[in-house]
Amino acid sequence: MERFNFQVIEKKWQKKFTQKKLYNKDGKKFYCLEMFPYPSGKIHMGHVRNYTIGDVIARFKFLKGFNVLHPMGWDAFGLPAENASKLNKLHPKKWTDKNINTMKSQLKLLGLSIDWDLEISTCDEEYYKHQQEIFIDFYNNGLVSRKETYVNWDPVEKTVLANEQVINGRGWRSNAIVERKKLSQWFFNITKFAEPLLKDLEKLQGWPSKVKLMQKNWIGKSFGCEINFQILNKKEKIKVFTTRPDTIFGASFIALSSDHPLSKEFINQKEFIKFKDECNKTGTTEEALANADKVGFNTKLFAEHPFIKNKKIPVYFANFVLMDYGTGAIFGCPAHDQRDFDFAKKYKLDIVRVVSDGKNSNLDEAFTGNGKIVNSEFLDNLNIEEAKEKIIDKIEQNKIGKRKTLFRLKDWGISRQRYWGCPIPMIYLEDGSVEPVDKADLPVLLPEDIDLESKGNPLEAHPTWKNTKQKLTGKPALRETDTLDTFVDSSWYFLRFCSPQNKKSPFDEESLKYWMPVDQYIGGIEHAILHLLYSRFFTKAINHSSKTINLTEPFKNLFTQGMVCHETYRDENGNWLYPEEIKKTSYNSAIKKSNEQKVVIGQAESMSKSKKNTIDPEVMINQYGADSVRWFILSDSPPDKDIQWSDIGVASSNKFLQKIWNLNSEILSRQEGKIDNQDTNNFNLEIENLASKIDNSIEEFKFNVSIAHFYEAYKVFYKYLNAKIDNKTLILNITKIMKLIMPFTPHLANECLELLKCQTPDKWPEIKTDILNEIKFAIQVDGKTRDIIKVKKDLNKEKINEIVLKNSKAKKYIENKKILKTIFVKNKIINYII
RNA sequence: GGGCAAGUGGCGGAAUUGGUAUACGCGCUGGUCUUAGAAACCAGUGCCGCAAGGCUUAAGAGUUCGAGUCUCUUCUUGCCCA
Repeated sequence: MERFNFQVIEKKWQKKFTQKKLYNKDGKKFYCLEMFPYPSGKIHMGHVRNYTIGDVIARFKFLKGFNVLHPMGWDAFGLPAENASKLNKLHPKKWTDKNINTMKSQLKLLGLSIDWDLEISTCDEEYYKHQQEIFIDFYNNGLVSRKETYVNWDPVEKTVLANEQVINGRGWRSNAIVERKKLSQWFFNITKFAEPLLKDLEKLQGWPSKVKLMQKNWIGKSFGCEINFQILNKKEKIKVFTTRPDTIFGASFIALSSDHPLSKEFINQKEFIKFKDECNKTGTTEEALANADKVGFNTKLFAEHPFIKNKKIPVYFANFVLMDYGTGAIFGCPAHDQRDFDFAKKYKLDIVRVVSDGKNSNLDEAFTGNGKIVNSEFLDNLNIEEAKEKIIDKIEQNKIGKRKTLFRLKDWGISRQRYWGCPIPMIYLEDGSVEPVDKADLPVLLPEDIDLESKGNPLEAHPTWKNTKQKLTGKPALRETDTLDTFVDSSWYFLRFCSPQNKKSPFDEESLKYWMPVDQYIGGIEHAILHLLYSRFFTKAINHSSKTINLTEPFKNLFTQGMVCHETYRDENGNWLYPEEIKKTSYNSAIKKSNEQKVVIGQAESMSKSKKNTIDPEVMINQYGADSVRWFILSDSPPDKDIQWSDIGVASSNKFLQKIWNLNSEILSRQEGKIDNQDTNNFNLEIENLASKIDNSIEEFKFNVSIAHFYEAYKVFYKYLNAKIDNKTLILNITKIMKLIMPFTPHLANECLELLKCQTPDKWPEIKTDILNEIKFAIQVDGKTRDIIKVKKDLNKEKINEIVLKNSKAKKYIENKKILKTIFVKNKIINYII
């Protein structure tokens, strides 16, 4: 018998896959999209998992008659290209193109059903010119603004760092201590959509609740009020924001951000400058602020308590108050906020408890739980919610403040001091005014000649690029030299896929109306917040500014797959080792190949280059074939959980697929023998039953369960191969199985179906559910299972009872006993209570 | 510190959603074949027990005729936020 020669057969079918698309013109549309990759060099196992899951869905839907859009592209702008370019003296464009070519051919090796005619790349001017157009539309609709804010500044690289590029307060590349620096930046006004972004989460029935919760927390809607505190002996008031106005009677200080307008009065004091510098070194993340030592600067000013006569409250600047949140000022209630508590301890301020749970009154830390209001005059004995309402009413009556809803969500800063990104299409005139580039002049192209060696912003440093003219007047102007955050690129690519060749506009409305929303979006949980939130914002913002797409949410269903993990290995000196550098001597011990030294095996962790616990998908595909790699990555864990890569696992996947191939060959060459109707019937039923389970489990994304059923189906075939069944029945059933297995192992399935002379390889088989006529039935006595019998389906209680009393192991437990009650569940159990 | 998940054999995991716990795979044990190994195939494999039988889904309680599944308490792990 010929073995399954995957090298030849996979290549044969991959050629056909590139021509064959998943369109069924008469079918209902289905847009299947996986998060597109960053072209970093080669694909990794995470991609293999992501795109295999997507391919199963796309092929499954196609076979079921849907008209499937399954595109792929490249998230091609980004800093790594610039870094690589410095290292290899290769232009970012060339480096990126090279990687795209490599990765595209690797994806093709996986046998994915992608329509490559739709391929897009975000660094292509054909793509980013439309992005510039969208930017200008947003600008004209009041969704873009220019603001001064604090950023993480790397003083060595002379550039802004994203929060995730700050590690332990230092720049991830330079290792320099990151500073807070005030810069003028472009922003998308995502906060204008805070409310719909929050509210529409309810519409997203097909999203994991975990992701929705994360977005909800990120948007962070909170209710509270503003209160004006009068400064003693001064005209000015301090406006504070609080979500806990109920604790106003516990207020013992006011804390201001060091950037608060009031700081102007202190800016000449050496002590204050020193303090402010300290604050600026703290970084801007909420976590950094929470963990930092609480320090303050005493203004020696006092404010009047709005409800307690003659009570003076000291005013401090404090490092844990941010100008970006609320009003940049808070009142401190140490008894009921941990940061305030720490601060009060340090500066020996009053700690007055105003919420009590009736238990001990000593406070070692802030009490943030529920309770009754105490020590608060007219608020006493109310619960927290009631007190909030009452005090806000009072504040509004007294005209010293007002009710306010606040969002944690901040506007999206999109300026990056980088070369390899989409140029921001804005110009600066000599009179200081700013305006968008005329749309007719788009795209604003990146210059090809660029010096990436110099520090700072490369476009800024370019000798001529930034010089331009105002179109209307011909007056000299300067281009914006910052480029867009690459998250912008990925915030609308799913719209572009609907009409990627449209040269005139970002998308044509007809295609968009047909294909959107994405029916199934698949990607990593790491994008739960930013990418998905930005994409939702873009959809709403485009809808708002063009009013033509009538779409409020981009992704109808979302699936987040788990990570691919692998053991880690280190030598005796603690250096990480690649899996191919070691040899396993048993399941939990290994030696280094080069010197036979002992290797320390660490826990399975998410594959990463830094820990060298990576497996190269291409090596695996070459060794075992794409179908085996696909099969393994789907078989070992549920797709939404982490999976541990195992070489043995992929080898045994390969063995099983070989068996399937052998089975197909055996059926094709089988000698016909006697026929028995009972055998034929039983065989048909068993396969049909499994087919229905496979169909269901694919629909539910339980691919590991589908695969278990394929193993069972194989056993069924083997059991009946030598039974009295005609070849026609076997061929009919193996054809059915091959169609079902197609989404998982498309090469093997197509080849076998060809050999089986199947006329309809692109059609999902008809599957009858609930066809078994014999079932297993449990007999319980006092809730304990005493026997399991095989019976005809749908027998009634009396019939079952008869069988039990006649011949079952449970008989002896109920004989001569008084049966108090019988519980009967059709086709499941009977329970005798004695 | 808060929120959300989750905890099932030696391992990855399944369980029609309150009705046969441990499907399926890996590993392991024995056998067939082989000079030997590998591969392939056959049989076995939760724990205790010779057996009858008993016990078992992190631990403990509760609801129920019946709980891996529901409720409460505790412990552990992971993720997110702080």
